Amino acid sequence: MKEQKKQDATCEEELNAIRDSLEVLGGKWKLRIMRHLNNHINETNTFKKIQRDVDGISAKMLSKELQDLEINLLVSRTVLNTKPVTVRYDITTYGQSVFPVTESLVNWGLNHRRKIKQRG
Amino acid sequence: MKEQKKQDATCEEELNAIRDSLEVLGGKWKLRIMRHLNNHINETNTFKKIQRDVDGISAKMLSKELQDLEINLLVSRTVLNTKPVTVRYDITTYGQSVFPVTESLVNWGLNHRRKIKQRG
DNA sequence: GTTATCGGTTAACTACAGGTAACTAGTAAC
DNA sequence: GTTACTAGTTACCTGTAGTTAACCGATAAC
Repeated sequence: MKEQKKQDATCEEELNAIRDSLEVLGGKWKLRIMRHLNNHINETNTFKKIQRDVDGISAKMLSKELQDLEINLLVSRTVLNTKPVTVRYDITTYGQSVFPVTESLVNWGLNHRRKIKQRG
Repeated sequence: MKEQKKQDATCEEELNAIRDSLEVLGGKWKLRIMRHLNNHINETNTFKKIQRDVDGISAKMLSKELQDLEINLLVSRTVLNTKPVTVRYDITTYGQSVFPVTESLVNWGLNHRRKIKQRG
């Protein structure tokens, strides 16, 4: 019974950790934005440029998602001294640490699709 | 430009694969159910027993989630010849393949929580 | 016949993610 | 003064994930 409780406790902690991860990786846009920033890392990714490049995203969602990503230290925001003012967004080194995690999701997802297509 | 298109194409495939994975790992209950089945693999996990053990889940959600998991070959369903009828659910060997993936989510989430607490 | 168990289903509701469109403020070109 | 560009914000709407509670048919104990 004690072992049971301990197991459930770590289980709960692990589920919390997964919830934390999915807060970043989940949702429709966060990973798309991060991948785009990572694929265009040497460019000046302004708000408008990202909005043009990330297909279908609205200004509202882009604004909200970039704020979330910045709060989580995954993306940095730099106001540039231009006229009109432009803002540059960059993926952080820490932000790049999500990609090994997404890779395991990609691999499992690809394999799962094959598995299901074979109907088992 | 061609390289760009190719890159975006694989990017889209990978995002689809992630979406597929998150269809299984996401949501409030699927992972809890799978972990419970895995932690009690030698027991007869009937519908009611799972509902009692997985804290807070309703019959409706449990029924729906178990159906989803069965369709995805992650859980097997066996009707037992008892009176009244009981149904036994087991995690499949294939179902156990999600745990390495969740482990990387757990590790990233735990590290992220530490990182954010330090305020960066 | 009443109560209890099993494995669910159904209907009505709520909360939140995300979409759409209009709008803001500041600056510059015409 | 009008138009256009920047980076957003605001209000309204919709679709879906999840909750709650009542209900179903089958079987058995009392």
